[in-house]
Amino acid sequence: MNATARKTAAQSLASPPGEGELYGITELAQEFAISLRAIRFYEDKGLLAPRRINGGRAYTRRDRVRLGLILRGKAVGMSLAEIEHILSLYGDHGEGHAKQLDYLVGRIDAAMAELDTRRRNIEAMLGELGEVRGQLQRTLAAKRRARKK
Amino acid sequence: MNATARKTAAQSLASPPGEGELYGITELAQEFAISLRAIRFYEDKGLLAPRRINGGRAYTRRDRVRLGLILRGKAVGMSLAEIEHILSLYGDHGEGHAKQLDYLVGRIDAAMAELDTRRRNIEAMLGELGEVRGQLQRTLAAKRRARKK
DNA sequence: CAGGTTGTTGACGTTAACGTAAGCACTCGG
DNA sequence: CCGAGTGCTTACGTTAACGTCAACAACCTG
Repeated sequence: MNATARKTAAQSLASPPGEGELYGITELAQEFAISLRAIRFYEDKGLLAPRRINGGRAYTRRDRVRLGLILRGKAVGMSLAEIEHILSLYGDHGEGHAKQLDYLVGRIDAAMAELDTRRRNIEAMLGELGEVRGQLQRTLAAKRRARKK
Repeated sequence: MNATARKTAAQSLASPPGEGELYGITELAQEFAISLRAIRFYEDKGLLAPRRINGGRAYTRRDRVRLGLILRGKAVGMSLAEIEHILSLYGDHGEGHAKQLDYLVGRIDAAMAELDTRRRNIEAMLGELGEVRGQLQRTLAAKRRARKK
């Protein structure tokens, strides 16, 4: 599959039946500055499930968003397994029963609690680094004063 | 080295000459709920440098603090290499020249900026999860209304 | 002094998250 | 029709961060 194939596929339908733009793998790789291998790897792990067109992978906007979430999750320090859990919360669970929706809300709360813990840790580190910084600046100021300007 | 050895070592000196309490490796392992192997591993990587007493490792309060920082760094999603950088900022750089202190402040600023980015990412995820949660709760409320209570 | 606890040093195994390379298929421009 | 470009699969290599296991030493206790 190549760029032209995708282009014609998208252009041949003035009003596509439900899935707007499609993206190729290299396209996404460049946009997010990661390797093709990484994207395929995420697919292997079940984090992405692009459709196949002519043997090649075709990603929808939704896939693109998911990839963004994956990378943000990584940036936040989550494992792919954790990210998978988070992603599962983004599905089309419009058909679930009340029980299941409650369960989902619970999962989301748990995920949010974990993220909050992480944030607190970061804030603690920021605080401590700020203290070290302040201390350094004080000794620096003292040194400069000692030099009589 | 064992618990008693440490105990006697600490008790034999009413006013120890500069290094208060000492901790054994299992002690720290239990306190932080990690394995002995992990602690030794951090030492291998240069993140910890306990003194040796009778062949066994003896950790000071300072070592204990460093271990805490290591674990918090991990919880925040940092690699051991990154953590090592952060830890190097906590040293006794009271004897550095102004140039070096300036450099250190720069390093700290960089580290803080990175942490801040991470925090922002977390907040973004929290926001999105909150939205999903809200959406779910709305459909849940609708379902309950549909049941006429 | 036998046994248990606590510690030590290797050495090898494992999991996660990819990187790298080989070899083959399709498709397009010339 | 052919080479360049793009993509696919399969398989092996790599790095980080430990876990696990073996074999041994020091020490306290009964």
